[in-house]
Amino acid sequence: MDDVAAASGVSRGTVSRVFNGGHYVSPTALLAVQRAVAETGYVINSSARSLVTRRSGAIAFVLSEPQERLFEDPNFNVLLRHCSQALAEHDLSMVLMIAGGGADERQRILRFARAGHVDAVLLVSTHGGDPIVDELMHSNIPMVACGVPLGHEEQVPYVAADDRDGARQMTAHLRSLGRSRIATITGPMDTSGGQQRLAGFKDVLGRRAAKARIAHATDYTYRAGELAMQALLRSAPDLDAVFVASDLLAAGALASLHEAGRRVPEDVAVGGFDDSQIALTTHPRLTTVHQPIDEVARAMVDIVVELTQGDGIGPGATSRLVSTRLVLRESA
Amino acid sequence: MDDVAAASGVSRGTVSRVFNGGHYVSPTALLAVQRAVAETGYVINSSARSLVTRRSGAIAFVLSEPQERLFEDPNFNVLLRHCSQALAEHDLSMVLMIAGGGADERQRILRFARAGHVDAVLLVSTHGGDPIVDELMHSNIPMVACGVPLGHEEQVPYVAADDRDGARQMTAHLRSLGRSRIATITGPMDTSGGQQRLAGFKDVLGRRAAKARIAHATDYTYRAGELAMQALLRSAPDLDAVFVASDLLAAGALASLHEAGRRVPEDVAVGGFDDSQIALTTHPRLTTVHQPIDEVARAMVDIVVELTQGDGIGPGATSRLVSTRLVLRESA
DNA sequence: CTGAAAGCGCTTACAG
DNA sequence: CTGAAAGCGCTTACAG
Repeated sequence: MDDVAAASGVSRGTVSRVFNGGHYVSPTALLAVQRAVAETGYVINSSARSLVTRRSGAIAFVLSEPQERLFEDPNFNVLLRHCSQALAEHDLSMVLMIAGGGADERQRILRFARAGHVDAVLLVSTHGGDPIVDELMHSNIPMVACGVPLGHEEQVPYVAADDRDGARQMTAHLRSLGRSRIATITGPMDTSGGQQRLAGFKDVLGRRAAKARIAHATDYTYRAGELAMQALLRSAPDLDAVFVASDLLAAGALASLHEAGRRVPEDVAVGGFDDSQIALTTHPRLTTVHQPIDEVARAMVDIVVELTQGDGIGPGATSRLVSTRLVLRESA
Repeated sequence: MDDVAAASGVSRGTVSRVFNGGHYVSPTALLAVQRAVAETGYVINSSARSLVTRRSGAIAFVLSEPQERLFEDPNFNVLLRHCSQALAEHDLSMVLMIAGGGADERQRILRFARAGHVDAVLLVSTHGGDPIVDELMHSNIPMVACGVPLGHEEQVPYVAADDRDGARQMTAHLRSLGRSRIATITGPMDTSGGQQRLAGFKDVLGRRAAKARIAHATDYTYRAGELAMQALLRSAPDLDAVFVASDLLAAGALASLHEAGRRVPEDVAVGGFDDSQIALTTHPRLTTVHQPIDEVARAMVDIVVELTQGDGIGPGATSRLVSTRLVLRESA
């Protein structure tokens, strides 16, 4: 920076001002500095800057999920990419931290965040009771969750898709097809998605939501979808439709249905949830509920930006629910 | 840090030594400092440290791929996760940067890397001629590529799966099944994977690799697989086996085969490549070639660690090829 | 083994 | 609008 100052004939202070918005800098000085920067190929030292500004310009994307989900579920992928893009638009960088569930991994993340490496965290932890939420809260680092943080709805701002309404739309659709024995495969019940999608299902079916027609997948995996469908085929062999709480689970359910000789949608109509890539690669292709993950990502980043603006003693951000919508294809 | 020094009755220099390996520190001092750290809840300021050490402790994972691939191909996912884990084991953090192809996105990445935000980059850019490789090289930032960096094989160290041998194994397997009219769907030919997998195919089939039985997918997407299979069905309707250069492409090919009324594997044996999650969710499940992505990730991180050790004027790291192996399932 | 001190490269009131 | 100067919180020869 001294070189740039020398080359442009101004002080380091002025050079710094140019880099920080160019306020209180004369056009002449501005030009001289810009030229000098180009000539010298100067690049600012981020550590030195962070040391005084007390901001890193980085946001952590913390994925706290069991390994199965991480590797199988394409939703994380899509969310990750959209968040990365949204952050880039704010000139923020993303550091990715994955906690498979071990206490040591969580500790690493906490240490990292507390060391000031990041200004805030985008938290993706779908299962309730994850200790990392509390730990992060107590560390006083700004954060926003993706999906309702079960048990912390009031304390941690979040952005979630309207799972319940999406489930209602799908269930109503299945019923409008004339199906009367509609079953459901839920997600894990310790996730807000699992709970809300079942709630939406019940909203529509009311008392008719017979217990025998509800199967709980243990996790969001293809295999769990297969198993849940098999269970359903035993407990409610007369079912003529099934609402499955995720596309990946639905793909597994489709396999079990196929194996059992049931035709889709003729014998059994199948509805998924997510509108992920998977929905386009099943046979038949899945009728599903679209989650606007891009909107979720953008909203999360907006909140994080808001949270880190100012001196951190703000009123706290407000959570947001983004709407879902039905996507009709061949399975129902 | 002053607080810790005061609380433990030593100088800041000694406290610092404790944090940097504990060399030249008496047991008494060590204990006092550790106690003081626990009491005060002190966490080191990473910017201040980076400012003097000139290391950030972060590695960039740069994904330079067109959007389609990014969202569809699960291989990136798996690689990302394994790299994240391998870096964590070295106490390095990962910053994720995605360039969909725009020059502006590339500029952002370069600026970021040059600003010293990261010590090195893990580069994933499968298509040849990507300008980011050159740009990164000229910026003098240590890097290692995943897959052979076409056009830079000698200058950029890389870690790649043995695509060619994997393709050989698969092709030989199809032949051993008694198939005599073996076709192939290649990946894009501007990727080393696309080239090598075709080369392996030809290695085994020799002159019999009739041109009519080769179709090139334009990219690694489900849709491209469908289209390529349709083309093959027209140009070589008598085919009795097909080696597809990726599982995702193979899933698409399976759909076209199904639509055309060909049974798999009875009429047409299908072999994939990757051994990704997809291979387990197709019907029938895919016989494929396993790529040890975990090994690739670990090797990449090892190289990056080696590269950033010392003063950066080392001999440069050596590239590595990790072996692939056949995984037999129902499709062939 | 330890402390005092210089220095890493910036930003930001402060005074002009 | 601008410069001189203090200060951000560490590490690391240096001298002891």
